[in-house]
Amino acid sequence: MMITDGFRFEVHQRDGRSRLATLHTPRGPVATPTFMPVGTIGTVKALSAEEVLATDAGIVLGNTYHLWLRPGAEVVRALGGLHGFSRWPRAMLTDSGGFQVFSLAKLRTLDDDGVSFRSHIDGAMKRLTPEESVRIQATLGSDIAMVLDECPPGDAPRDAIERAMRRTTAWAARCLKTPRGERQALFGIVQGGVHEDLRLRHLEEIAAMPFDGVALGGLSVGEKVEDMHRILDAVAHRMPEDRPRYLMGVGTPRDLLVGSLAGIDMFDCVLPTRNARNGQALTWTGRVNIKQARNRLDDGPLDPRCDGPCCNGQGGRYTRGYLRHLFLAKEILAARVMSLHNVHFLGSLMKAMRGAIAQGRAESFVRETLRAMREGDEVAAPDNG
RNA sequence: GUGACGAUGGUCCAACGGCAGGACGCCUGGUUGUGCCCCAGGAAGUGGGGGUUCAAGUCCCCCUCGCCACC
Repeated sequence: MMITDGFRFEVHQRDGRSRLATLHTPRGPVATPTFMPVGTIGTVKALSAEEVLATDAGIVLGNTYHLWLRPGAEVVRALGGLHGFSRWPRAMLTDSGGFQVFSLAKLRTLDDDGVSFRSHIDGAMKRLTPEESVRIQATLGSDIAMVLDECPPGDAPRDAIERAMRRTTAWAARCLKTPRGERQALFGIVQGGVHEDLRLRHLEEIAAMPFDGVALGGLSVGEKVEDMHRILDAVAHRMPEDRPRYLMGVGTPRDLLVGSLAGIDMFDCVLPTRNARNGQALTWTGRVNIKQARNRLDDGPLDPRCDGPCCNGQGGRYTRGYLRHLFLAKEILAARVMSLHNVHFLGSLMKAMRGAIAQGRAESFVRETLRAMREGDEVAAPDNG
């Protein structure tokens, strides 16, 4: 079920709390659980749209805040909307700017009506409200818009989190009342920090509203990973069954698996692209720091188990020794190959997770994969399915 | 040959006669709704020999090497 025309969420199979589903969008189906690469300003950094397509990504994320400031939503619309602008033919989700309200804390003043802040680009004063965020996202032309929310930091006191919840609920209602694009879905966002009671209370409020999907926000914002897993274990399976569940800003291979096991359908994170640019590759046997001296003469691929174009391409693999050389020499190709690998890897990881759910062995797949990655195996086991 | 100047981690440079620092490079980590091509930590040094001094990278002498100028 989904509310907006052109969208449909179809759960095919369940295994414990995890779900194998299809998110049908006006721009094609997306198999879930899925990972959405982040393309903040209209590009998944370092990669062409063709390359991202080849990683099997069904949906990518763009950012309202950044595109609004530069080049401006009207420019994007004039150049074909976000899809034509960036030459991305598949589904696209836009973040609302809520996270930037949090990450730009030093430059902002927040009130019940909205947020005022200085542009990080030219210092100009700007104002963002729930209505304005929806209008901008409508102009950008994304397939899925997010409500403007208040996202407190991981160490915020309980009363600050409760205030953020009240504000996020009020803003959610205002977003729903604001006209958006034709066939543009809108997702609500649940706050509540690492407090289970607050999470459940806010989930109830947001789930009661006619959103096409529900997201968990305010996680992966500095809290302990165990706290995030605890909240996932307590909250994810209580999110609406018939709508997509989106865990914002996550994450590591381990968090994607743990989240999928807890019942999450969608993830996004800068980690594969950012870490790639900083020399870290994600592999089936754990993280690889390509900068390490041990890779100097290594003629093996980043990941022997990977079937991607970097490890097993037509022209042969990129060796670790070559990638280390490119990285240390600050060659652009290092960032490109590492990014392509990491995005492809997370795509493969989610594909394998979907396969495991289909076979009813999600939990053992996660346990074995985490062990091979040496990422720990304290999987949040479902207590009642 | 004569004279001037110089010699400090791998490299390029700092340091009043008073705890030898920095940049780059190197090594090791980190990065979770992108203000991140970034951040943190670490290893590594006074050309050689004598002298003055409580104390010398620093002042004096000799050697070696470099560099410049002039025969």
